[in-house]
Amino acid sequence: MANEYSISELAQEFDVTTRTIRFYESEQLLHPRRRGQTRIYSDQDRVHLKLILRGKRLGFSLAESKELISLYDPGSQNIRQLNRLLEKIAERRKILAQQLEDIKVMQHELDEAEIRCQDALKELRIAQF
Amino acid sequence: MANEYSISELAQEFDVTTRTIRFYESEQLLHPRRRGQTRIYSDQDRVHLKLILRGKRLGFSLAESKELISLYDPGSQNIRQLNRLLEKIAERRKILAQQLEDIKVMQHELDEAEIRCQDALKELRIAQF
DNA sequence: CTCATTATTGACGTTTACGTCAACTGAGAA
DNA sequence: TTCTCAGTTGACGTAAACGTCAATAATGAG
Repeated sequence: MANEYSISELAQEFDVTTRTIRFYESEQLLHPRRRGQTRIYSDQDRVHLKLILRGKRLGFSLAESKELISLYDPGSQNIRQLNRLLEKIAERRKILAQQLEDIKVMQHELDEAEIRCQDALKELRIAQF
Repeated sequence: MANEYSISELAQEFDVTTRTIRFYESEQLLHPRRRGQTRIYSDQDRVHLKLILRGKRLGFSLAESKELISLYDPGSQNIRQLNRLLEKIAERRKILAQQLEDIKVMQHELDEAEIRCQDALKELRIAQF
């Protein structure tokens, strides 16, 4: 453990540009330490980047992914903040549940779309004679 | 069946602005007919809007939702186009599968985040004495 | 007829999430 | 030392997805 990564290593691994990674830092989603002025990324930074990108795949904004990261690191918070975190977790769950539902519906629709497509193809083949 | 809707009716029902609906039309995602210059939406238009918004909740771009609509209406296509549709359907399935996976992982992470949060709260309560 | 309501078409503004230079700075190879 | 490379900081550009007027038209109520 306790690995270190350069910005381009992370960029390669997750298939994003270094510009993107620096942008996330400017937006306070990442906080790499520095060696001189060069950024050094830890395993935790790497996990955070993973969270951001998973969020992206689900259509979350960077602001939302930032929240997700804060959920991930409760750290030393006060009671008020911890209760706020619990609320946010509940909100996230709702959104995920809706997305899950949306995905299922869409999968069904794809099934039907495929059938209609196959049927249309059959029709065309028959009409050929 | 064969219902008609005004732009504001749809806007209300789906909680979007009329501007948004007109924008979708300008982007060729909706094709309402006109009575004079006023837009009249059919049940099919309504379904298309539903598809767009479901796509949005899953982070799809409007261009992607436009594809989704074309999947929905195979219409009178030629064999080449139908096969292209089948490819698109397969691509969509892959993306949905990835999203499903992402959601599951995230749900797990939320479970753990909640536990950490509860634990931190317990600590604080104990420390009060 | 007049007014309020709902609609329309531009046109420009805005936010998000980066892309794309440009100019500069070490660090190591030849 | 010179060159190359990866990295850095601005600064400006851009595409997507609308928001926000402004000016105008049609339509039903009183």
